[in-house]
Amino acid sequence: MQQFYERLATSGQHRLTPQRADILQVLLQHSEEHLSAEEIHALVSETNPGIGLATVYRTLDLLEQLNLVLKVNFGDGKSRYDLREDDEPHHHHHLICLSCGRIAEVRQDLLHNLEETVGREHGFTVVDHRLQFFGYCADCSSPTEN
Amino acid sequence: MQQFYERLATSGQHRLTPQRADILQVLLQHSEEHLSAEEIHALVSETNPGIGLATVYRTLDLLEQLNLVLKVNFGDGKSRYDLREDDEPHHHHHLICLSCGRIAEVRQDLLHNLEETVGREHGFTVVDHRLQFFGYCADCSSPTEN
DNA sequence: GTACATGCAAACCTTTTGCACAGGG
DNA sequence: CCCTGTGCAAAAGGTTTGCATGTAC
Repeated sequence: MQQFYERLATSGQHRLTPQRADILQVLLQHSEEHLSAEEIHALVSETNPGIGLATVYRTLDLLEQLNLVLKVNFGDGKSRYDLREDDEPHHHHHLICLSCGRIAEVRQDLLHNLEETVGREHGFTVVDHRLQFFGYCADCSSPTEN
Repeated sequence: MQQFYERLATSGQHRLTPQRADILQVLLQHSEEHLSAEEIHALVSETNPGIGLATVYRTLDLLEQLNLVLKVNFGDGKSRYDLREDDEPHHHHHLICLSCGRIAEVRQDLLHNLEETVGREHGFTVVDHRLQFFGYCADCSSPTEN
């Protein structure tokens, strides 16, 4: 939990500024929500009303470089950001409901073997993967079309 | 191969205009390349110099609605478009090289069972999925970090 | 005092939209 | 004729950048 703050504070030339701490806090508190930059900005503004959107973007870029955050794209025209657990380096799987737009997360790693297969068959060294399922969640189930 | 043209021509109120035919032709000729809208526009412009970028976007939207094209996002800030084989309705898997940026395609469907598992465990009706592997291709293999 | 951070505004890029015009059914 | 399609230009998002100011070390 504190790993994020520490990692930033001890990451060489970077500083753990109030703005960055606030952004990390928001990410921690909403780790299930796949927030967009603007949403993060709005939430941080509740605590720190003066913060600029550019700062949010710059911080998110930094966190992405430090591998503390994963940038995901669900095709809605904006990027979303997930905190990245240190002990669970990748394997983010998402269930995206085409009806209500809700995004659920699947935590298990379903793709161990697949990574190996793909690596072997294509001479490709897999570092990370991303898997998204599109469909209809329990609340919205049974699609009209298909 | 001709299925695309037919599908457009016979799809109710839509017309197979020269512009649309040109765009389809470019997509067919570059079906392995994951072109962006602008790239498609540039290629079509070689044949049809007057075509507008907006027409390309509108055509791609239409093709997406007709399920002839799949819109993919690799996180580089622009959408890319894949022709979608009729007999292979979804299951597009990509190997994205973090070094040279090349994008290879995996054709097999690796996720049949996974779809079922996820559906059962999360009450989620899977309609489509998208899987991306990030890593280093044969030419660029052995990453520096990690 | 030097290097990193911030806020603001402007710039940028991709994508969408409005509108007048063209053309097929 | 009416409805769909097109080109152009403008608008609309989301994201990045330049610059002057601020602030750690």
